[in-house]
Amino acid sequence: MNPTEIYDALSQIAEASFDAEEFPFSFAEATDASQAAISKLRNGSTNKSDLPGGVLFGRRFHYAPATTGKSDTTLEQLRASKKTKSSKPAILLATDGEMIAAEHTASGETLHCAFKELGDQFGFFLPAAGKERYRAVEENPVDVKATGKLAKLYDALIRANPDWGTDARRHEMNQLMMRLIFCMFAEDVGIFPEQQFSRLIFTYAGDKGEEAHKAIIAAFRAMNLPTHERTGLPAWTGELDYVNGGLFAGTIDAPKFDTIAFRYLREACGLDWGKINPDIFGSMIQSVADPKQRSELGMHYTSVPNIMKVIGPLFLDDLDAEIHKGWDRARALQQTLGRMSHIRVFDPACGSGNFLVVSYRELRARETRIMQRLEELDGRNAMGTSEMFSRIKIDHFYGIEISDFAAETAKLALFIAEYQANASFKAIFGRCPAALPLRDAARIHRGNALEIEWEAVCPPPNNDEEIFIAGNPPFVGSNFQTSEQKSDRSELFKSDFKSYKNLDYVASWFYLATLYAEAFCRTNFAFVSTNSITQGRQVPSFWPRILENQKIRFAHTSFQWRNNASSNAAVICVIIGLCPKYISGAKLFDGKVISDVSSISPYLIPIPPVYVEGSGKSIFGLPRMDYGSKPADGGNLILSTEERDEIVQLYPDSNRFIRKYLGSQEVVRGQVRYCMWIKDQEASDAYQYPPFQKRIDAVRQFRTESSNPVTRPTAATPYKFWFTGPETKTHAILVPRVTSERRPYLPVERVGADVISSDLNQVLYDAPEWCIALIASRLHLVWIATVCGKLKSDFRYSNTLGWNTFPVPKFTDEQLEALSASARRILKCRYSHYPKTIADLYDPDKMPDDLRAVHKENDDLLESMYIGRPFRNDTERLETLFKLYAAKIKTLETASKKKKA
DNA sequence: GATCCGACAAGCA
DNA sequence: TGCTTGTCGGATC
Repeated sequence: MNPTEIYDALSQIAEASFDAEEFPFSFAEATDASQAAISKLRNGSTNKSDLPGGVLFGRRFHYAPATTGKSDTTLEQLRASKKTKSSKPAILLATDGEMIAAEHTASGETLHCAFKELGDQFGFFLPAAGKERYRAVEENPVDVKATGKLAKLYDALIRANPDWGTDARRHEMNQLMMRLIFCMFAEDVGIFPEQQFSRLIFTYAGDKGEEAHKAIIAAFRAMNLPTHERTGLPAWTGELDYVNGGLFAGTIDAPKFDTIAFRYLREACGLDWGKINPDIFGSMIQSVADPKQRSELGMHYTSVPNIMKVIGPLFLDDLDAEIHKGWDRARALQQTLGRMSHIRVFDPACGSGNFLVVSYRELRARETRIMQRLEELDGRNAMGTSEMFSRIKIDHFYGIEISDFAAETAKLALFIAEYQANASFKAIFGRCPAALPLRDAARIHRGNALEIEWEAVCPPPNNDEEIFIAGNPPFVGSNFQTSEQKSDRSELFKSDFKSYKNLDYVASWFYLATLYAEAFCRTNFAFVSTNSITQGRQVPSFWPRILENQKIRFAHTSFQWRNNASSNAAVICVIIGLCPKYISGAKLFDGKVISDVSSISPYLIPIPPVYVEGSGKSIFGLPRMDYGSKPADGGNLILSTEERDEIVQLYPDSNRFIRKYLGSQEVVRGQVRYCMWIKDQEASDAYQYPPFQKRIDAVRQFRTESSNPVTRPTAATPYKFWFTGPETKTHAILVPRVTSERRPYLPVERVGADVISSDLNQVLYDAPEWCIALIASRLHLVWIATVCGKLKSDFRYSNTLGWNTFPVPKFTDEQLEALSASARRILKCRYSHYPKTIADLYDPDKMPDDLRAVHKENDDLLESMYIGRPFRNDTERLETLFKLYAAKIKTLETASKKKKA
């Protein structure tokens, strides 16, 4: 059962009248217990409760009925129960039918709510169904807009010094900004003494900033030199620390500050950089320094909660478990410290280093915790802990980044992370190596991750080492890639993947990581990705090769991309983590819920991998479903009602070339458009009408100018659609190709032969009515939602992937007749609500009861034809469908082998 | 010849 | 200015 189903089941219990004896069993059923387990519980053989009327169901829950108003007291009894202590149920639950008192035993968290809210509180009860709850790390409210101040400084400097805006000096300009930001950050977080940098600069910059550039140059030069080598620099620079680390190496120059730029510099220094979240520090600088990215302002940086969703299950959670287990044993903790010092993290699309910074910070935090514990366990000087300092080095962090500036920023961000970690170490242990000068640096390599050998950047692990590859590589849909991106991939994918050109750009990172993990053991990896690689045609083309030696160890199902940037990228993401195949178990994160499952399929559902491949015709013998007629006309063959009326009024005869035209929006919202529909032999007749002539000429021009080599030849027949489906004889059944995910059933409509359906619908021409009963079923929606692609998260209907693969049993004639009758009932019920449209009728909040009822009837009828009864839930629906599909594929394969033999 | 897709795009409040 | 919802035609097999 999935959480929605648990929610539904609990809501039903909450609405029904309360029966203290029956409640624990319906609660067990609602939280996914099998019928067999419930009947054993009911006859007492597995009920271990030691409380009157109580039911203790294994590790799931311990329930006891309460007298009116005494739920809380009963909960205390449950807590005190010996059987609770020995059986360790996940949930304690007491209720008098009015109020609920419950406790989550692992965390000690309690819940007190009205009985009626049982359904709404389903999240609390998920542990009773064997599902953990997932809590996302809350994101610090970071003011990305502070970047605006830096941007203004940047712009003002360019305005005052136009030559600094040229390509030749852009790198210097960027460097200047980065160094300034480093200094402002450093003085606010205590790397430099209190306000040291800005105090000196503003003292020696002159009243209006006329000397600011000189002061900055002097300060930067000083920071690049050990104190005793600073000859020829103003005496005041002696106060500044030697920073090194490459940050102040190379040419040092600064543009002149006019009064405006100087004011912005003051404002920027005035910001409290200590409050800026260093995790996204890099992304901020990047968006300031790169005017091209200004409009996106950090649109694609990964938020800390999302980074945690990747690196948590990838390695931090394991470490936490290990630390927890060894908490009382110094030896075990020492071992964990050793393990951590051999962990290396590699982000092959590191941008400004967010993943590396957060990974570093989290590792350091755990290390500190362990060392504190070691001191507690063994006293201050035992086991040499007083000598100990961090063994997690920033040169264990590797990255590849294509932009030079971002790569530099990543190094800087890691320096800062190191400073901060050392500072908090010092606060706890009172010791710390000297902060300055900077020593080792992160291994950030500038270049194209798809061209560089990864093992040259991040060398293969030796015996003690573990490598974790993580990141958020760029997503580019196959149709949106540049020719360079395409060629990056062709070399890579040619041999191992069929139809590799349909894969998203992000697939390349998964593949290279797979190759790395196959070559070197002790390598696990996880990436944020667009959800499209887990859907539709990409699944059968991409995943079979990836999963040859790896398995999906954890996955977060689709979630909307979000970060603190002012405008967010519109994309739905998933996170997928892989490990070698021999490791057992997997974790599936779905919204707030974690489930431990035995395997995760590339569709990110908890079943073993089955790949649904598109098919040219139905493998279960369903009628042929076609693609609608596609204009590709620049809009010129399509007429609104007004345009049509106007033409017909002027030229009544021309009406014979005009047909009704329905796309998916027209079907769903009950609208009408019209189109020109001209057969080859009528082309010259139609061309006589001036409005048609104008439009046909426009189509010719549009197609001639198309970048698509397939479209250009169709400029020769500009009077007709780019692609036309077969002629309709009696009627057509239309299925919109894209439809809102909110609707409980897929929209499907029956229209007469006079209608032309656009390519935005799939069409069954002159097909039997029972097809409507199939398409309008819950069963079909569940299949389509799983195996077809999506537009973001909305359903996308495909004939090859969805209809032609949809598993059906062999129907008898009587069954088909019953389904046809059911289809007619649905249509009739819809018509009774005229003029309500499909969009109105299938709005989940407004769906009329009678329509719901006929759909339920249709579902029950169809599902009984599969298993002799309705399915219990969507999980069961999918399991059955995938089994039928897999079995069919197997028989087809055997048959074709036999044929060959 | 026939699709499947979109770090979206457009339309409404 | 957020939220909902599916156009349109290129690129690919």
